[in-house]
Order: sequence, then C-alpha cells, then structure tokens
Amino acid sequence: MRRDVFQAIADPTRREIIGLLANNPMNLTSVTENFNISQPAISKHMKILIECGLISVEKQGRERYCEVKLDSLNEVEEWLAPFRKMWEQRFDQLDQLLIKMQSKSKNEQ
Amino acid sequence: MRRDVFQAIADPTRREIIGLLANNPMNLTSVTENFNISQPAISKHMKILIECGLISVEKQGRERYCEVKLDSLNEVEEWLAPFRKMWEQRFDQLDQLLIKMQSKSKNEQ
DNA sequence: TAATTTTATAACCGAATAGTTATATATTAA
DNA sequence: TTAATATATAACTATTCGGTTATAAAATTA
Repeated sequence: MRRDVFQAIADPTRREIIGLLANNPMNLTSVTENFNISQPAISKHMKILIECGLISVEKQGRERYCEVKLDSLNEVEEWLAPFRKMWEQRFDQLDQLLIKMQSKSKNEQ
Repeated sequence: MRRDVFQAIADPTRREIIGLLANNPMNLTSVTENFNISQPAISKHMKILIECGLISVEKQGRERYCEVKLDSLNEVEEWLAPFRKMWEQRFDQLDQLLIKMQSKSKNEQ
C-alpha cells in the first residue's frame, strides 16, 4: 500500500479535513459533523492522514483531538518549488520581452 | 471518474513524467524509454495528465511531442499557499519568543 | 450499575487504478 | 508497395479506494 502525502491530499474530503483542522483543532465527532459521510469513513480518512504525518491525534478521555501538522506539507512544497521557479522565470522572460518591444516601439516613434 | 490535478500528481510515475518533460519536451516513445513499464501504460498516464491540463501534446507526423504546462500546477500552489502562510507565521512567533527569552536572560545577568 | 457517547474495527461492495498483452491505425522509410 | 515505427485502444486482471452497516471497546454520565 503506497501511503504518502501526495496520495493523501488526492482525495477532496481529506483536503477539506486538513483545511477544517488548520483553522481549529477538534475531535473526530466534530469533524464528522462537517461532512455527509459516516463516522467510520472519517476514521479511515484520519488513519491515512495520520499515517503520513499530516495530522496528529491526542487522546483526551474518550475523545481524540486532531491537529494538522503543517510542516508535513513540505514534501509537496518541495516537489512544487522547482516548477514554480521555472514558471516565474518564464514570466520574467515575458516581461523582458515586453520591455524590449516597448522600447523598440518608442524608438520607432 | 474524478480527474483533477491533485489526483494526477498522486501517482509517482506521473510526477516523474512531469519532471522529465519539464527539463526537455519529448515524444511518447522517449518518455517510455525512461520507465520500466509498457508503452500503453505510459499512454494511459499521458491521457490523465493531458485531461487535467498538466501536459500538452503536439502532433508532428507520427510522433506526438509532449510538453509540460507549468501554470496548471497553480491549483496545487493555491491550495498550499494559506497553509504555507500559517506555517511561516508559526516560525515568526517562535522567533519572537526566542528573542523575548534572550532579552529576558540578558536582563537577569 | 446502566445508559450514553466517542472512537475503532470488521466485513462487505462497487468503482477506480495501474498495470498487462494483443491488436489496430497512422505515418515514414526502404 | 512493403516493412518499420509511433501511438492508441480494447480487453483483461489484481489491487486499492471510498464508502457502507454492524458491532466492539473504552470512557463518561446519570
């Protein structure tokens, strides 16, 4: 079973759970109340999120408080970084081209 | 069938394909040579990548030249952005705490 | 102690995923 | 024209995914 951050955030419900918990940590029942799926389904999503370090759980009596571990998203961040750099570079090149074209048209006036 | 960028980059082979093509565009056969899976398997991955705008294909004779569309990764970037912000904020708070603690220990000397 | 609440787990189901092999269809080269 | 090359597609398979219901276990409340 592949179990990594990329696979974890592929599911829209899990992305929502992350967003929900980033704002305020809460227990599993509260998380469940925010969705139209059963508690076991949420438990399963949680298991995946926990297994790849996206969420941590603290036992408090019979409840389990769930919290997002934001730094675990770093793996995605790092994969994305070089592409963002290339993308920005392209924009810079486009900018320079536009500047060149503008100064050229000025000279022609 | 869900088909979005998050699901597309969930597969490690597809992430590799994106990385490969970001460096230099190439045809499907060349992409295939970089992996230990069959040509139809690569074709299927390509279909998914094309369908969610991560890759564009240009027909050139019997070959198909494949190119990454970097801006399509923006969806991931945008989802990640607020979390990165929160994450940085936490570091800032930690920094401020450390500064406070340092100045306090200085006063105590 | 009995009832309630919170969570986990088992067993199941249909659909999706990631691969395979075989084959068809263009296009190019001999 | 025939052979070779590049790609697409069909049919199949095993596994995973995302959900369900039923039930168990642990902790809390009445």
